[in-house]
Amino acid sequence: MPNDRYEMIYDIVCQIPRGMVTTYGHIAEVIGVKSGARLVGWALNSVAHSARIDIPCHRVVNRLGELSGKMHFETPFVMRERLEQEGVTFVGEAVDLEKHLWKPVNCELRIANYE
DNA sequence: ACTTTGACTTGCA
DNA sequence: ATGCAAGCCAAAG
Repeated sequence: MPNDRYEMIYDIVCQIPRGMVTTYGHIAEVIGVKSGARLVGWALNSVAHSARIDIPCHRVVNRLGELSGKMHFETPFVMRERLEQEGVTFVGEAVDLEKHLWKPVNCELRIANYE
């Protein structure tokens, strides 16, 4: 079957708890394309263009915690403001990943890695 | 159909 | 520490 990577990406992003963030790389890893972080960005871009506000794409940051996609929002400020509203703390221009990094967990993947 | 680029990440120089 | 190149998938020109 064709890889519905976008569906998976959307699903994962929707699962990000409030006040948490994740990175493109982690999402990509969960959906199977370990080095396909770009694809995640593309998916979110499509989402943004399709007005899929259901998906909290503002909780997805790059591996440094920087809001790489902030400029793709209505305004470059709304992203950070939303995160701050949810209780996310920032260190300079980046999210405090030490406190708010959420690792997406695929059920099947969890079974595979289960010890 | 081929080339270029993009909200990324990693590695080597 | 900074900079360039490669790798990955999909979409647009």
